[in-house]
Amino acid sequence: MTATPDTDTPPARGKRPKQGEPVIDRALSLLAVFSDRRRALTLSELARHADMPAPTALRLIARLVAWGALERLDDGRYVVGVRLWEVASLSPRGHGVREIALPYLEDLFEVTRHHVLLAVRDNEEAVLIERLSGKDATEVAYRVGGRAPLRSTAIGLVLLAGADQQFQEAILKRPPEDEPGVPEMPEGQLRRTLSDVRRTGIAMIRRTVPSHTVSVASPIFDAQGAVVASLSIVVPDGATPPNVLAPAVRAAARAVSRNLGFQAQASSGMWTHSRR
Amino acid sequence: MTATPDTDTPPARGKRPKQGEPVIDRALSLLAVFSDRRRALTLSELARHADMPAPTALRLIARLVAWGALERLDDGRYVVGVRLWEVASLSPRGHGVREIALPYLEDLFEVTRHHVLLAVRDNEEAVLIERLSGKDATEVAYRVGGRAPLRSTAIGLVLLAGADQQFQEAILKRPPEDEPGVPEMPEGQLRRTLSDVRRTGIAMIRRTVPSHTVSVASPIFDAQGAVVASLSIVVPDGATPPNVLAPAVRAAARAVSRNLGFQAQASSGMWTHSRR
DNA sequence: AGGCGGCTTTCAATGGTTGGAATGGTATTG
DNA sequence: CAATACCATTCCAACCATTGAAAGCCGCCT
Repeated sequence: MTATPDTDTPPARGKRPKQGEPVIDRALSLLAVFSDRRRALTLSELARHADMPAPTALRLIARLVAWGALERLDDGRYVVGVRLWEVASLSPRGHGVREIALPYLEDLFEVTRHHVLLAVRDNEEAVLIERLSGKDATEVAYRVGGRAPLRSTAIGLVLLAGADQQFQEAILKRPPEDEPGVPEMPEGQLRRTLSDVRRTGIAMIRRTVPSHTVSVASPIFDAQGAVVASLSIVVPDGATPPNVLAPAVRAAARAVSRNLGFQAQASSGMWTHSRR
Repeated sequence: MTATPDTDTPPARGKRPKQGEPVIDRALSLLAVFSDRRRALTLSELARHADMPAPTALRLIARLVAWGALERLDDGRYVVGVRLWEVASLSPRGHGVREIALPYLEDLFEVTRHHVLLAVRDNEEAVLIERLSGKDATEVAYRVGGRAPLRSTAIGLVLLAGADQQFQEAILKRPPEDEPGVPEMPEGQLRRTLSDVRRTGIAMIRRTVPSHTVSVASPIFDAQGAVVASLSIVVPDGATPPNVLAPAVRAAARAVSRNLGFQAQASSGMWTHSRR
């Protein structure tokens, strides 16, 4: 061991493969490793998925744990910590809307006894902020904190319809990716649908996977009239006719909007556009 | 040691006042600036509260924004981002318990129509994980994501009673800080109370501030029999007698425990202790 | 006009950061 | 029981991301 490494290879001593990334980015990439499927991870798993040497990962993780962003379990694995959750609960578009909307979601839930969903848009997807579900409601694909596509869900269509023009165009241009259980929509039809959503304040979609359901969604506006969130219910297909549900959903969404300082305009056809 | 022994004249071009803190700690201290009262902050506010020069803060914040931990508003201020909220929603002790408990909380809420609370312990405080409240329920002091004391709330007493011995002793030793609206409890009485909580599975507290209320709380156990959370309801004093509420709360808490894999023991007097 | 506060960019010095190597530990296999 | 494999942790010297004073901008108030 004390023997010199007899390297003929000249300098060779150090090649820094991928040094040079900002520390914060690395730390954040560690957080990003966690997902629905990966809620508790070992050091080496974290290091592997975040693509960095174990010692580096360990050092970073140690700091995160010290602060409370991560917590260490008895078995040595790491999970996301309560402290991080606490800070995150201050997110206006996360718990913020939720806090205001929750009572109305509850009302709606009590009437329908089926899934009630609340989502905001983040980039090209909808992020589920809240979901109320009875213990025996129909199976639903998305969980709180999870993401859903904009084009093929009612809750997503509402968000898309309320996004700024430029963003909508970018999405519309994209070729429709086929999602199982939802009828594919070409650009033309999608345009018409979005326009309808804006006019009626309602989006509706039928799915067959994972179960036969009907979703009805309606937009939530802030004081500036921008669409900040989307409220939806999901019921088994064939139960209550959608046209009965729509008014209830719209009413609930409006109630939340009013609480956010939104003043209903005379012309319902004019949405101001979200600024994000 | 590598430092040369005091070179007589360090040209002293720069004096680095407080350089030397790990980058991550600084970034996290930026996140920690956000609070219930400070949900949207300017760069200089962040820099000031996190105690670092503006350029440094700006650089760190830029990274956080790029990742989505923070978001920038139109007016230039920063808020906690949805992406962070998303990761945080994977926290087992945050949204984890919540997800499992929510349906039962809803049941309880529907019966009582008053506040239903769910909390876990973080260090020396209870962190509110969930709160269901009617639009017209009585005023309550704590918000989701906020913290409550262990000694002077029903929900906190349950968590304290379920904590490990060593921790309990540390808390018991501490002189009772007086909270307004709650009868002060000396060490002896507190000990007795905690023992009662363990025996009966119920904690109860009356408050007069911010309003006259009665709180009834009960522990939630995990598969190992440790107290991982606490479930509570808060009702106006004088409405329903607490001894009527207690069974409902206990039943709901037990239902959640069972869902976490807890097997009720023959002897109810024996709690295994939390490992954290 | 001038002053002021906040935001942003620049840049050279430097100390925190880095990762290969080595160590100790534990579970799995031959 | 040795051999193997994997994981977690400590060490350390080279090095590059990080740092913050300084200066430039912009908007705002007086």
